[in-house]
Amino acid sequence: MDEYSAHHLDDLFGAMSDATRRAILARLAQSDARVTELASAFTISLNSTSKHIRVLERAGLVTRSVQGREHVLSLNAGPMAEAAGWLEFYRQFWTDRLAALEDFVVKKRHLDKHGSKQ
Amino acid sequence: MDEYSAHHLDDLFGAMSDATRRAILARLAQSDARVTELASAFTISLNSTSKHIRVLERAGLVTRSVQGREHVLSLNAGPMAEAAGWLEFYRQFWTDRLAALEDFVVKKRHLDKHGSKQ
DNA sequence: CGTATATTCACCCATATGGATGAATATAGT
DNA sequence: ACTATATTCATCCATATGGGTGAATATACG
Repeated sequence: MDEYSAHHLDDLFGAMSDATRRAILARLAQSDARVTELASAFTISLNSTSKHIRVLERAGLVTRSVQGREHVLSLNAGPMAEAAGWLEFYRQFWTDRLAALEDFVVKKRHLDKHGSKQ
Repeated sequence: MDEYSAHHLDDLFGAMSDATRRAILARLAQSDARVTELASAFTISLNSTSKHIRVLERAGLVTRSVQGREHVLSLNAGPMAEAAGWLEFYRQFWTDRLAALEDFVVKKRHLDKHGSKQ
């Protein structure tokens, strides 16, 4: 079952468990950006942004290219494939559940039409 | 972009960011289990297990059915669909990256065959 | 009714997190 | 050299986390 490094998945899911960091990832999906650009976009301090970026780097989701005094951040979605792969195992469970729900709805509609009144 | 509740995704990704909790989910994918059964399977105390379960419940990944003095836990993978959906947006980025890597490998192989020595 | 079992509650502890501020470092521009 | 800009480092604070232990609660069993 655990073909992925547990520690890596810890960092990966942990990095994605914060709304600010998910917003940073969404922003970087549009284009690379500097730390200041990210900070101004999310109304949190520059230092907080810097910390979030470090968390994202540790998870491997963001890479940094230092160009002079500017640090350019890039999205690196690669590791997300591991998270998606881990989730994939469970897809059968939620699709089964949806299928069961659909059955229920169909059956209920049938009863509403042809079943006993109230 | 954020069609999912940010708070929900926080809890969801947060719940999946711990190896013990992922192991609990994997165990519950096989069959329902009681708290004690889960605790004995993972060599952590009953109370730690109880806490992990609460985290999983808060994320909606586990449901509890109290039967007498026993609490039977069940996997509820439904919310994972949201996490998977969130990740889906980024699939293009990691597949693009894999495609780029493949291009590079092919190009390199070509150079190794026909390019200048050294 | 008394006792064993299943689980949670109330704490305690060490560490991590998210946020802030002020100082330090590094680079660009003049 | 001086100054402005970009970013991190060092702290501090409140809160959360993961782990533990011992007591409390609830239910089953004899």
